[in-house]
Amino acid sequence: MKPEESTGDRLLAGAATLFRQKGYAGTTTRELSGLLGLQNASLYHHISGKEDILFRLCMGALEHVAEGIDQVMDPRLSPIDQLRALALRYTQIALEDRDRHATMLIEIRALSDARRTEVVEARDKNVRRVQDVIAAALSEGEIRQDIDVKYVTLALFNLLNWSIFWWRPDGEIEASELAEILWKVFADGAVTSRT
Amino acid sequence: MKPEESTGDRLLAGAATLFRQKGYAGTTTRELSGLLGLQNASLYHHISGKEDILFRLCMGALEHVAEGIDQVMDPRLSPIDQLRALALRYTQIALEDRDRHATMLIEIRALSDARRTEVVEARDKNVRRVQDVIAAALSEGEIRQDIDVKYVTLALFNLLNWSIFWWRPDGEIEASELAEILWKVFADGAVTSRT
DNA sequence: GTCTATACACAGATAGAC
DNA sequence: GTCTATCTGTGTATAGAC
Repeated sequence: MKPEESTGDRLLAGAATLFRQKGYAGTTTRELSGLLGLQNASLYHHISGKEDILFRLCMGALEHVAEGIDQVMDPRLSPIDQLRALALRYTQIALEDRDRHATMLIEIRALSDARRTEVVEARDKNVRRVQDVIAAALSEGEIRQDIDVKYVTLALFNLLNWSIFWWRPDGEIEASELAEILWKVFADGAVTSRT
Repeated sequence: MKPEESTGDRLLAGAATLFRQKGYAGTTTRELSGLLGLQNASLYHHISGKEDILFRLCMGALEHVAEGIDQVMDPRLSPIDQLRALALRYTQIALEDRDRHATMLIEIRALSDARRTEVVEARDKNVRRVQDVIAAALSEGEIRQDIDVKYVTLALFNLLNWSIFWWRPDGEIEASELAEILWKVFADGAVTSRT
């Protein structure tokens, strides 16, 4: 049922795979064109330059996350239940889109100032939406108050983001299972006795 | 009191900074020699090639961690207290040595097969020592038993490793403070009501 | 241990035909 | 939309003098 993928889409998907595996600077446009079965020059019909690919990948990954957040934000839920739904969905999106997502997280530094600023803003927008939900849950007494909201948020993203670098789609654990595990640790911790 | 740093040491420290900021492939040997006030060719008196720098940085970072683990492992402590000491020390070492540590975590992929294998083994050795302590704490009932030890360990490293990419030495929070926060979240979770 | 000079492979990108 | 051919800058690395 999947429609024929355009060359432009295959280009971005191929680039995401290569960029995650070998890094942006470590990937040559010739490797990319080779993967697509094209000549190097043919790439430039679809893109304006190598950096253009990276920029589109980053923005695409972040829009994908933003859509996921939209879908899962249910105002009928309590803040803490919203947060749980958000964390699970974010983990799953990040893992299933790991080529783009890992590239976005790591290779932002390779973008020009103007483009990097744009990507960072889009990323921070997503983070802020999560932080707002955490703040709402905190004001209802559902989140511990001895840690600044900012660091609660960062701890959550720590927990979720790093998984992208070791989780594999053909590994022993499904994305949804891992999402549940990470949420459990974030919510309740791993130690039984309170320390 | 710090002894005069040899050119070889300055080379490695400078490379770590550049590699973290711009990536391994994105850093040129000319930038490095420029930073040191040397000609490009002069580097090759100290190293056999660019990849040699990366390899030494990775191994150095991991040895540094291993020494930290040695220092903090006190057999008189209970497993859960050992784990706490371990987590705090690991966080602090990783943050204070973030140039080398971030490079090691991200740029392993750029090493040749043989060297990458060696680095991965050294890294896994450190991880295994932590996992062994978690397993010991678990068998004393101090760690929750509904998550496989393997994933408890990975969750801990998720939490600690990702901090390297946003924490800054001149920021608003000290490494030791952040270490405490992350341990709190790992140990007790961030949610007050049990979910 | 650092220098000058240079080799040479390969990168990203463009021109213009088909 | 893809091709062949090619430009030009820059990368890592070496040779050999000082």
